[in-house]
Amino acid sequence: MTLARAFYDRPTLDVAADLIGKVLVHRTGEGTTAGAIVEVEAYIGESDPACHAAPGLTPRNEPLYGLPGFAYVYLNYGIHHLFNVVTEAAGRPAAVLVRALEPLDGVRLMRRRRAGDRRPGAAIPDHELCRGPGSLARAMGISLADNRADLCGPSLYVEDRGTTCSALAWSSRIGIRVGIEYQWRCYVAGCPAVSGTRAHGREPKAEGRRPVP
DNA sequence: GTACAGATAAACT
DNA sequence: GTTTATCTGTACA
Repeated sequence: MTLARAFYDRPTLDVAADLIGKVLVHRTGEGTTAGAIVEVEAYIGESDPACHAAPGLTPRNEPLYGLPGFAYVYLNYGIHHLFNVVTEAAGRPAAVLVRALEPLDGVRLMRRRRAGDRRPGAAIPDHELCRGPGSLARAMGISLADNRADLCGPSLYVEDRGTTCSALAWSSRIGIRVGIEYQWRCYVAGCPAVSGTRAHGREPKAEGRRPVP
């Protein structure tokens, strides 16, 4: 069942925690891909220096100020698309960055989209297809065209398949230079599809319970 | 284990 | 015109 707008119209940390275990689905002309969300980060308000809303309203970050339940997609480092879910009421800029999925449907299509990322012949394990926000967007076929997409619409949405997650962990967010004092990254502990652990050794030390802002 | 290229939009001077 | 940015794969020691 697709999550309703009310799901996103709540405190961002609540939405982040509740998104873990939900299933992100993208229907395109190429086919449908879907995966269970295993890692997210919260970006909350103009007072959060790592949030794109920190400089105030701009044409780029305008979706953050809009209605909850819409997509905020942007190009990072000129190369990677990053997919965010807008949360909280209009006028309150906040979002959840989806960082990693455990692939469920359309694994062949994901692998085809990722082909060329690596040397030809090197097979990508399932749990690496959507590990990391840039890889996730590529495997799911998410691009700037999906910016401002309504997640309560028919093609890009999050659904609840009734799966529950144990072992939720919180840590500092990855890849940012400011705002590292907030432990607003939420992930499934021990899940191989979660980014940050293996390749680059930048797993944040702090691992704890849900933070109280 | 660390270093670095890659390639672009948007904010800033 | 310049700088930066929610990153990833590859190349090295």
